[in-house]
Amino acid sequence: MRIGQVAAASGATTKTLRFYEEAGLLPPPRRTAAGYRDYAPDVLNRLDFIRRGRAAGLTLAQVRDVLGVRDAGSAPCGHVHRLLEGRRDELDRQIADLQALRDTVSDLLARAGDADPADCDAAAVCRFV
Amino acid sequence: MRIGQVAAASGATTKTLRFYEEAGLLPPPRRTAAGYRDYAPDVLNRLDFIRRGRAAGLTLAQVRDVLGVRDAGSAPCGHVHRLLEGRRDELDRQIADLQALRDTVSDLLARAGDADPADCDAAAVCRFV
DNA sequence: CTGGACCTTCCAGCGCGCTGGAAGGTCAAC
DNA sequence: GTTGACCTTCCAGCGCGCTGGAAGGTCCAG
Repeated sequence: MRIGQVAAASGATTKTLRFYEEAGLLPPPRRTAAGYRDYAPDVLNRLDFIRRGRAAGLTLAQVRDVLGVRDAGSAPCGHVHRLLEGRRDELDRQIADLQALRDTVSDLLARAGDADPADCDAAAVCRFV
Repeated sequence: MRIGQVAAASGATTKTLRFYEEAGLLPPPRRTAAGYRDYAPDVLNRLDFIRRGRAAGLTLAQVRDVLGVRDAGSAPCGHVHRLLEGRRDELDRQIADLQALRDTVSDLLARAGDADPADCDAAAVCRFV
């Protein structure tokens, strides 16, 4: 398969495919006599895994590491399990942070609702914030 | 006040102060004969507003716009109120997105807990994801 | 034999908010 | 007069995941 076909079949762009190769997520494919990339259909599984990993919020570097474990011949299950646990904990932190920020903003708005704009002090720029 | 004093008093770095000036958040201060920046103490209020705006999750561009309204002589309350509402709504969306992702990751982990690693299909790289 | 779709490489840039470093000027203390 | 802290400008880079464009080669249809 040529790169355009892989792109169409996977939903990625040709740019992204070359970028993934450069970034170590895809092994360099065979080349045709003309120098065109010639992918085995197998690459679609790999791209789908990358897509799923990304959808689970893993970074490309993390996905690359998982692929590396698999390529080295091991089942990367343990590795993946730890990654996902880490990701879940990180998400919990991010959600808590955003929730706290949301509450802050909400408080500012509630106080702003009670306020008289004329009270605004130019030196402080805006008392709503 | 020289830039180092402003930095110490505000908690920003001198680099950040020059960057803020370049980005239009701080007006260019007077200069000493030697070309050193010579700030009025007033700049500390402005930096504090920037800090508060950032803490409320506003971007520098948004903070700059609010400062622009204030500098133009208007009370930016209405502007700020709309910004904060927008920010709150955006936070709601971000939180919902992260929560959905968190649930996805959590599901993956739950299913991984039940799975036998030996079932892992090398072609799909890892069935946990 | 020409046009257009496709492919190649290489280099640059996005957005965001800074941060780092080089090369040089200034000022006060010793 | 020399050290060292401070200041100046300018240019580059971070992390992340791509995206865009230039300049050129390849392949097939008409």
